[in-house]
Amino acid sequence: MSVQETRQQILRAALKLFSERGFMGATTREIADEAGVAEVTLFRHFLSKDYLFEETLKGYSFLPELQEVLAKIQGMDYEEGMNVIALSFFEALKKRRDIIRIIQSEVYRYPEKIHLAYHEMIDGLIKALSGHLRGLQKKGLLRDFDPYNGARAFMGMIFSLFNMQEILLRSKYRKEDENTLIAAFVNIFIRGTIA
Amino acid sequence: MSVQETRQQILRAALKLFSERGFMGATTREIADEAGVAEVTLFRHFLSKDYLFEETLKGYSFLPELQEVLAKIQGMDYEEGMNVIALSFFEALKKRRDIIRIIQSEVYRYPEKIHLAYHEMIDGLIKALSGHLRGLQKKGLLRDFDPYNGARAFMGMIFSLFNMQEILLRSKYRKEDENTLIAAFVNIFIRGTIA
DNA sequence: ATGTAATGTAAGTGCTTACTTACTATGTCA
DNA sequence: TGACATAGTAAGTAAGCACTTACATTACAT
Repeated sequence: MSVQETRQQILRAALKLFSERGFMGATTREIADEAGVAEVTLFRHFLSKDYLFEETLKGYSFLPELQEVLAKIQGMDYEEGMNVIALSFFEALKKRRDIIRIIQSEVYRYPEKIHLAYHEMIDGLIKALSGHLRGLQKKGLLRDFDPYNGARAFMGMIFSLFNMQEILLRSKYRKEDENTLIAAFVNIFIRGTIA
Repeated sequence: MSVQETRQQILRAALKLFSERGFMGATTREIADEAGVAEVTLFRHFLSKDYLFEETLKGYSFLPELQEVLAKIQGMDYEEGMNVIALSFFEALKKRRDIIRIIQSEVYRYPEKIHLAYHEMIDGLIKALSGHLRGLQKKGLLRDFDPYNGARAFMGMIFSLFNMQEILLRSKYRKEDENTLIAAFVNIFIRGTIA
């Protein structure tokens, strides 16, 4: 196993355990075990538990999915496009569940670093969605409203669903409910913003 | 200071420190100091730190505000009523910021207890708002949609705003923005659901 | 005034845990 | 083969922290 692989193993284990037990609740011993390395190896790769935590926060932007989705919705009508965006956003959130859980749980620990990680994830999305809505407005498809506020409303509905299902109540729900809810959200938003 | 007062002091201090530093980050020593009592007094009132935590979670339902608001919006038109509901909900969330922060941070600790506290806060609200929307539907004021989904959409937008501003980025925003956003959310929702 | 319930002071116990040190083992490349 | 980088084993250190114990103090009710 190369140095980089070992490092990644440790980061993966840290992500998992920090998310399951919180920063203080996860011991360096457990993280090392989970990663399949000796505890001392962890400390050879990362100066301290704090430093390991900071490294764990890096590199979770939504950019890959974002670009993919923006391409995909070209040529779709408004409702269809927003549906795709909603579902992709929801899936992207799920994929990053562990890191989001950590962000929400440990805000008080390193406010700046956490804020950074948060903005890194979200800002681009809001901007992109606002831009998309603004474009549709210019085409006369949407009524007059602030696209930034619209984007916040749209993402807020979906984020709350994610937060309730995946962060607070892991598992106590059915997939069908989830899709029904998202469809309903999109429907309300469409009707609320169409020209 | 009576026994009950001392107990309340400790609970208040615990709420504050658990929310600021997390369950494990807050020491019983600090909580006692914050409450202005000796550490041993804390343990005379609460068997253990765990037990203190559980007690801290109790009694934060939204019922008082809920009843107040339901009375207040009688006779208002749809948009006006929803505006009042949105603002009240947002204020109610802010008022419970500490406990909500704890709930979000410590879900993994006592899933059942946390879920209980969560449902105690939210379920009544969803039910009440659904009921309100259903009533308006029956009067023919709103189009046909599932009021439960509508309630989730509405509360989701506002909760996300709260979550972003008060939990993640405490303070880095202006009150005007907040009101503008809420008004925009309500507006989109109104137009998306009206007959 | 005195007994009782609540609190404080002070010291300590035992466990956990981040992090270290010293030495050994293994694999890779010259 | 041997030098070097990387990882493992094992033992330990020092600090923090929940919780306890023993005893002194205060306040209030009868």
